[in-house]
Amino acid sequence: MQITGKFTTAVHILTCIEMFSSEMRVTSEFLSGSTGVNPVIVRNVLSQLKSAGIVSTRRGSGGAHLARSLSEITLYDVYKAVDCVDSEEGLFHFHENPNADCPVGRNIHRVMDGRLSGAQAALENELKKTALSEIVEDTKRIISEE
Amino acid sequence: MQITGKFTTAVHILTCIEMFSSEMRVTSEFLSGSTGVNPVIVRNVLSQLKSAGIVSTRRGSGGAHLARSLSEITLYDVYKAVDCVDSEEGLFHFHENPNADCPVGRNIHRVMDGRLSGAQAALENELKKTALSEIVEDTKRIISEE
DNA sequence: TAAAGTTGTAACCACTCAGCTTACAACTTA
DNA sequence: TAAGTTGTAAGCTGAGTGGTTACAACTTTA
Repeated sequence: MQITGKFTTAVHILTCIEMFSSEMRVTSEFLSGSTGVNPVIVRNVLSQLKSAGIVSTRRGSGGAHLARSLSEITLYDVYKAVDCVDSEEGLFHFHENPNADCPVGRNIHRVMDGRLSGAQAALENELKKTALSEIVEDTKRIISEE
Repeated sequence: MQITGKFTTAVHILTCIEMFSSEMRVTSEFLSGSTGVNPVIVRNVLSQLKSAGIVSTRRGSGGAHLARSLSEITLYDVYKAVDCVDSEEGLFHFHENPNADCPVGRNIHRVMDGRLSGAQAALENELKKTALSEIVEDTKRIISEE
């Protein structure tokens, strides 16, 4: 089980937009080249980021731009934007047919629920701690040291 | 994306073993009845729990028993036992072909890695906080209040 | 106005994985 | 020996992920 690659791809894309969009047109084709991901997938990710108000894109003219500063975008915002985890279902899967005639079967779901939601929240809170501006800074530092 | 139902099923199973194994033989057939999960799946889960030293089972005689006290088993132990997340790969999927000719492409993986591992660790640490004995206590309390 | 380049999106395909099911050997107990 | 149980292999189905082709909608430039 893994969280969809669209998430790390989205972070990669946003980093590229920040680094390159002032100098050149950052198209889905260009982003495909950097990420190694199919351009249609890139466009789908961009579309989700656009719906979340993170980037802006335009038909025809092309080139993605940030809709707000990377310091105002956290890893969690990206995680939510690309729908890593279904909000209805949650991170942990419960089997749907426990036996209501069994005292354990009809109650265990409820007992586990709070704790598993807490674990999911711990994951998500950790993602909230990192702004994408930090990712870009780290990336720039590593590049300058190469 | 969801963490496999085998995890919540395993917790369900262990709760049943604790509650019923003193009075009756808790077979895969019985556990299938309570969880609603196919008996072969139950046996597979039991087999993984056995490998992790959490339960003991025997051919022929049948009936699963706890190999150690539930107060010594956390949700994390179960999560590891049923292999929810591949230890090699980690929780977050990275696309495998970033472009090494792009300064972002060849470094972004490394930049994200520490933070994403941290988020995964936050999830897992939260699971370590709950012993299965607490799950059983809560379940018993709810049953007594029904 | 026409041509070229780009995004948005639908449709289909391939691959993987989870869970279900059947089947049967190995084992224990009565 | 017979009945019941676990361990496990093999094959199936359905869902989900990502890749690909295709094309309409749109913008810009010649």
